[in-house]
Amino acid sequence: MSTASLAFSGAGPIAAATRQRVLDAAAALGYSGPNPLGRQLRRGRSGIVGVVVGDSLRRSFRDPVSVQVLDGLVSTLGPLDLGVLLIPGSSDPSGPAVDPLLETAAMDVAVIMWGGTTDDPMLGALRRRGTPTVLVEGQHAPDVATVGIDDRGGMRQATEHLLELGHTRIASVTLPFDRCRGEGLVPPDQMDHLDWEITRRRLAGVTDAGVTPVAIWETPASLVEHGRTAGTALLSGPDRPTAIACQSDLLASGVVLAARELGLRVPEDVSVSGFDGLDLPWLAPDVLTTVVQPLAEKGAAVGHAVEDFLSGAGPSRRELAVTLRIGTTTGPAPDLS
Amino acid sequence: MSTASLAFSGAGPIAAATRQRVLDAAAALGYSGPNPLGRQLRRGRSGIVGVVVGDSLRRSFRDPVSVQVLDGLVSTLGPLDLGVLLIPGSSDPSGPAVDPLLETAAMDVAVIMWGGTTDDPMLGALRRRGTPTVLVEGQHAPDVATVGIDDRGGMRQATEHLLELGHTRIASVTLPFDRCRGEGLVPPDQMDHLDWEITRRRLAGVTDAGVTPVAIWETPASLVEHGRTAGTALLSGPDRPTAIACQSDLLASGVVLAARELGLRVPEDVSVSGFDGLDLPWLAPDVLTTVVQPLAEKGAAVGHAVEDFLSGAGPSRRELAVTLRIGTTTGPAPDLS
DNA sequence: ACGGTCCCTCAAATCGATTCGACATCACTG
DNA sequence: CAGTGATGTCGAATCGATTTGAGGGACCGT
Repeated sequence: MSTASLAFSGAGPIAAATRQRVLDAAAALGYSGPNPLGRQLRRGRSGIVGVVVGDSLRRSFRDPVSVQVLDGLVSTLGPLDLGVLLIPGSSDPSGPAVDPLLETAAMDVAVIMWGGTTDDPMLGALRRRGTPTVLVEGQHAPDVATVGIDDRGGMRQATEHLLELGHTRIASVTLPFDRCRGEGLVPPDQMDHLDWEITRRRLAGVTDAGVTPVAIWETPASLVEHGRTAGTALLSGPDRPTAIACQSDLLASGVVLAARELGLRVPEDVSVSGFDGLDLPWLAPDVLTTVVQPLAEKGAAVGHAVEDFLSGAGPSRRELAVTLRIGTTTGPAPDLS
Repeated sequence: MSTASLAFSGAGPIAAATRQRVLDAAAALGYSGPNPLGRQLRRGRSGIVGVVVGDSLRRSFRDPVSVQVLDGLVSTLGPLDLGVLLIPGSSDPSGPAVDPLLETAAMDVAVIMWGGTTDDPMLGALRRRGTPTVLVEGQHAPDVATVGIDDRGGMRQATEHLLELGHTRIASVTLPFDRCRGEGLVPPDQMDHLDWEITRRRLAGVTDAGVTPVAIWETPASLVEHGRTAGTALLSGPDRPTAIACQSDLLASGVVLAARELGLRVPEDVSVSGFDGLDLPWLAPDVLTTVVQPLAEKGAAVGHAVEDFLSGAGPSRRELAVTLRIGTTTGPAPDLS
């Protein structure tokens, strides 16, 4: 048995001839290699990384950001002989707070892709199980690894760009504030309930630039349609903003579409900026002004954080840089006089 | 130990009080439930379904069809306590033919989402391992379960719709013919190398309607940009077709965009039909004429096929019905005289 | 012929849970 | 009080691979 084991795993001294003999015998007996279950139990490792994708799959895979990060992650994990187990996030508020897979599935490391809020029950479940966890775009904690980007600095750059163009009436369209995922204008007192780290940071960037938004509109998800709703609402009232800084490209493109539908010219009447740096062919010929984040590298960074855990290192913390890409959707502020 | 096992699994007679006592003791000792690896080995089941998504993730998740089917699948598998392991398809022809995960990962059942060709090396690997396999949109074989739709009948309906509108010069834009994924006009002699089952069936539907396409254009993947390339090529030459039957909605919408760019009116100058029944907001105000397939149910059907295998039943075979949805992208053939 | 390498064989422990049978309790019931 | 269930305890086998250590040939050079 030892020899057979060596023949398959290749670890240890074994002559090529013997190896072949074992392999032949295995084929003759219909043995197709070591049973992964036994191997995993013995090794104490499953070779599986559980990845919590936000929400229902359909919703989160419609977001190119998640998909591209996931792609980068899988590419990094593949060579390490690690597989990705898909774990749906808490989609149904009436159901259990965390997916049963998170409680029972075999995984060496867990990744929460869409940061989540501070008191996320998923984090609690993972802590209880003692599963090392990588948090993407979440709040740092001593026992979890985090991967993020310079959300705050990026948003600050975008806002400063708008300031330089002379805009003073700047509104903001944001990602969800908390797990309730509301939609609509945010009253000032709700700013305290800003649980979602990514939203908080990107909003802080606006403030950093010295801007107090004339309106803040929360959306329940980063989707074009929610951007359109936001844009329609913000742009059809009186005293409309001359610039709208959005927290994602999909939201921004929805706002652009809404503006066009209202007969407003972009950027002559209203400037729009996004965040993420996606290619948005359907906005053609316009090119969105946006903060570009390195999505594939973000996925790779998550992969490296996983690798750190598996090699026994403690939780790591990574932050990637972003760059402002100026497109055609921002321009000088209109003369309001 | 037996009692503890019963306390956690709940299978077998155990008094509520004892159960609680066990749970409390477990909490006190820092034992967080049965180790999934031991459990799986004993049970002989991993509770994992390996899903091969075509190609690189980024490419296949840009296809809403895959995403929606996957979503339906995950929804069905969740209640059965099964998880989905993502397995990248063979993306790099120079690399290994099949992903190592397919050879070594623990899985009770495998699903190949994007049918594949007859001689797919992945099928061979799975057979060797004795892993029950569900093939989506693939060719039926005695030892695999298949889930498909009435591709042939659907395409026939779409084609007959074009015939009724008076079209005689009908071209077709197709999915890949084989694993080489060529792009361009298909010469007649290449029709023999039509390995991809889904492409073959949809093309057969056109023939069933009694139509011989004036041109057949193969695309390397179901993406808008490939549809645009195809549309540009087919519509800019002389003797352009008056109708183009596409094998997917993304391809069709690319063709529509190409037509618009060439200054052709849809459907007055050229009619375009698709396949899948997606919502394509960026074609607005047009609505694509297309063959609607039930994507979520398709995912559920895959889930049931998996369930069949796990309950000991043999490979099953399911085919779902499709319906023709007439939109605004098809109309009467132009008068060519 | 002898010491020394290599490589192979064999037996046994281990990973952690599930499950089975035998047996011990205990509370009821007739 | 004996009989009957329901439930808990204990020991042992099992799932399948990995790994270690002891020992045995085969072959090398001297």
